[in-house]
Amino acid sequence: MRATTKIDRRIVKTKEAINKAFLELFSEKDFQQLTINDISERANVNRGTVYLHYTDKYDLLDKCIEEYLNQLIAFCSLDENSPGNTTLNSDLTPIFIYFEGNFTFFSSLFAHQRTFVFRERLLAFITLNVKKKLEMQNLDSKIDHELNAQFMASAFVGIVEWWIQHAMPHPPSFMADQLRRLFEKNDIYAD
Amino acid sequence: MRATTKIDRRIVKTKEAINKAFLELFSEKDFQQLTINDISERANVNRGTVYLHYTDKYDLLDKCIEEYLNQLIAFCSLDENSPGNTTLNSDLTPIFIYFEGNFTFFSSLFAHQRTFVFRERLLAFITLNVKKKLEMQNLDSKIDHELNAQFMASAFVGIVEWWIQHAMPHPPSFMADQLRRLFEKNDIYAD
DNA sequence: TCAATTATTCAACAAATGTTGTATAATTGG
DNA sequence: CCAATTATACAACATTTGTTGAATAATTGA
Repeated sequence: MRATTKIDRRIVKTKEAINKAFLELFSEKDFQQLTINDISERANVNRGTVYLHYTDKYDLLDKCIEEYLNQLIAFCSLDENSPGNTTLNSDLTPIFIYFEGNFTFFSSLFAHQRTFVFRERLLAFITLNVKKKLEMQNLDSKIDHELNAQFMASAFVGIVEWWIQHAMPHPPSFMADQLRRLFEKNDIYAD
Repeated sequence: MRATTKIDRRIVKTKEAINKAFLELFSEKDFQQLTINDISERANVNRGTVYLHYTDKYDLLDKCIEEYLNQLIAFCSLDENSPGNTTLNSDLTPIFIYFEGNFTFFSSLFAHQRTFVFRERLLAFITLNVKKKLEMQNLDSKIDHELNAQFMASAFVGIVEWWIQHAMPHPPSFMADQLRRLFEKNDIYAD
């Protein structure tokens, strides 16, 4: 039982070309004045072909972000053998290592103010994991579970954003350690 | 000594007209397919005039957000007599009341994924206030001051965003109380 | 291998964008 | 009030955008 029917090689080739061209241009010039024409020329495809796969350049960027974050989640998850499982590893260092390894893209991203998709996606992932921890501990608190999870996850994502926007002033290990301390203050322990 | 030289009445009139037209259209139809032409027509100004004041519709939206948040900060700050001071009132209820009062705009905002400016502006304001509190208490912590402030402020803004995005499921007083509890857990007390 | 499918190209299109130069009108400062 | 300034209107422009239809090429499945 194949999960997906074989994808036409032409599509794969074209998408890869467009993606590559876009990522190049994205780090080269301002996103604002980056036209579909630029991208199609660099990718050596017809301009119309780009519109065939993406609605506009924003859609293109969003799909790139999606892909990067899927990579991140795969990179930082336990249980490599059960791919559906997205449980965050208790050591948070890999998260920061991943962003460090893709610095060029992510720092460009923040320069271009197109961070909504990035936040939403990362936030959803972290929120899920924080909720799991909260439910496991199930402490009797006067603070709403949902709110608490949202609070901690937002804080987490905020720290990551701050770190990227400030050109990663601390090493990943330091960041992971600080985050662990902050989580422990809120009764969320690594294991 | 006047702080600003008198602003040409034509500019004020035009900007007000554009702003009003934009805000109307913003809640009526999708931002994506909202053209400068639509706006200029509704505002009864020449299309070129819009470009005279704003670079594009994104800039126009950003400036609206700025204005709303300036209002918020004025609304929620102590020391009305010293206008430069932007110290957050210890009771956080007004913040949620303000957003509740401008529900239409802010919920449209999140529907259009143009939240970068909103976050940045609100985050800066909250971070400033959290830092003040941290410095005042000056507790001996193994957690970096800057990181700690960023952590708490992001969490704060995240809660506000969550509340708006989820159509404000709790009353402002409840939200303010929950936030106070969460801050107290992190040794940040109202007064 | 071959027929069916479909991705891509190309050209042409209307619409929107952003800019520029000139004319006109309103406002301001003296 | 008047002269200087400047905001706006208007028209024209090149560019970008997003779409469409027909022709062509590549891929697939049998």
